[in-house]
Amino acid sequence: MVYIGIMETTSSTPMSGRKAQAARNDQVILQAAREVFVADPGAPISAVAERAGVGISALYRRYAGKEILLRKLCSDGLKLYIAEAEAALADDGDPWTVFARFMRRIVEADTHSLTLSLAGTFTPDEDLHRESAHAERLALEVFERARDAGILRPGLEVADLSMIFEQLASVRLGDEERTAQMRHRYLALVLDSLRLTSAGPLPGPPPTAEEIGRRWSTA
Amino acid sequence: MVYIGIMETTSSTPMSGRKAQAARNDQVILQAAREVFVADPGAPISAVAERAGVGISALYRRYAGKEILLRKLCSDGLKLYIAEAEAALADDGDPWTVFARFMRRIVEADTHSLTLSLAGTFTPDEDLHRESAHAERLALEVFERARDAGILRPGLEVADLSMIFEQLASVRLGDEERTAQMRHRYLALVLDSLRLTSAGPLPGPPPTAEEIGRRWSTA
DNA sequence: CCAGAACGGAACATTATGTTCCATGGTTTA
DNA sequence: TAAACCATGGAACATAATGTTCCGTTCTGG
Repeated sequence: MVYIGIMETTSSTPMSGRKAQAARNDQVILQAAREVFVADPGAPISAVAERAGVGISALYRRYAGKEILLRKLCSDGLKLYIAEAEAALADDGDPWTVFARFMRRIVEADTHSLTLSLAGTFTPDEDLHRESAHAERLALEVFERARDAGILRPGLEVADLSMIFEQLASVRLGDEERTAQMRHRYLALVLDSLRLTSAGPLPGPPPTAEEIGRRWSTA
Repeated sequence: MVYIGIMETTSSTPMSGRKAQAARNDQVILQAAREVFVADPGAPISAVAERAGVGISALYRRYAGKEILLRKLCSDGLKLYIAEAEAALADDGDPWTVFARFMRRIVEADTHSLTLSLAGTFTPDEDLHRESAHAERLALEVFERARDAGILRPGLEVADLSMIFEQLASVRLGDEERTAQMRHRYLALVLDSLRLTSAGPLPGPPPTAEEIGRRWSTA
């Protein structure tokens, strides 16, 4: 293919200029990477470039290697998770509404698709560990607030939420929109169950934070 | 490693004889294959041989190639599913008990780990299609019997069961036993929700058989 | 004791994929 | 306008992974 500068006509940011294009590529590449790796965690890096409509070198100029890119994606996911948790904590409306919305937002953000499928495929960063710990802390707060409000089924633990998010992330049917639809369907199902304050406790010991975290050690 | 005949001392089947050992290997290999591919659908065939404690040629003597082996595993899974469905249909005890047990058995049999993770990685057989259709038919009967008994939440469809099985199959934590424990935990959660006969309908159109089946077309 | 079945595992062929490299051609500044 | 600069595209390369074949070895049955 011949090298052709992309002539943008739409623009909130200045349309041309090499820097503008580069900045746009920053976004395009990350978006493509997310889509590609969510669909197939083992996808080759060239697939990301194709999806983004750029050459491979555009990728390597930004990220020194595949692992760096994966770390970046995970980090972004955690940041998103943290933001949603903080939003939930800042909201002092009806406890159940706040809790349910938090769950819905996380499912929509699809943070756990990467988290789950990428676990063990690369060595976590120091920053990643910090962010992960932070996310855990906030999630615990969100959970405890709901529990203390007495709106949750007895026996539930924070770690259960992680497992539920991962299960919902495993739902993948057709295009992105259809997938989102299906996930909402099963989230609704689970939420009704989480709400059963008079139900008996769940069988088996809940997952521990250690069990959940261990999967990140490079196999 | 030097070739050393395995001297079995325990035996329900005659302990020695090349044929006896071969028959035993038939089982060992299938078992190993199931374990390996459930843990990692993309695992190399050599990993199966190692796990089984046999050489590669023992594998190739039985299955002409990887795909044949995968087909065999899927077929076995479907047979298991069919057997459980038939057992449920033959049981005319309390409808909810029968239904819940069916769900539990399928989760325990872990049929959907393979089904899910292998979808699209090989071209389905003619026999596979037949068995799959049969399984679907029986599952529908099991489902309808439960629904007609009025014990299911309104709006549910058979296809929802498949999706739920797949979600539960995505739960994987530590060793096999711990994983089974966790799956029971979340199955219990979901079952409570499926039982909510007075709950509102679930959001979004349910998955169609076509949507679920399409994932088998070799990508 | 021999023919043949079953096996172990090295060797091979092929593919997949991460990474490097360089010519190309916009962009910008002097 | 001209030259330096820099992001880019994509071919080329190195390598690792893995499905499959092949051959010498070992054991059983007759």
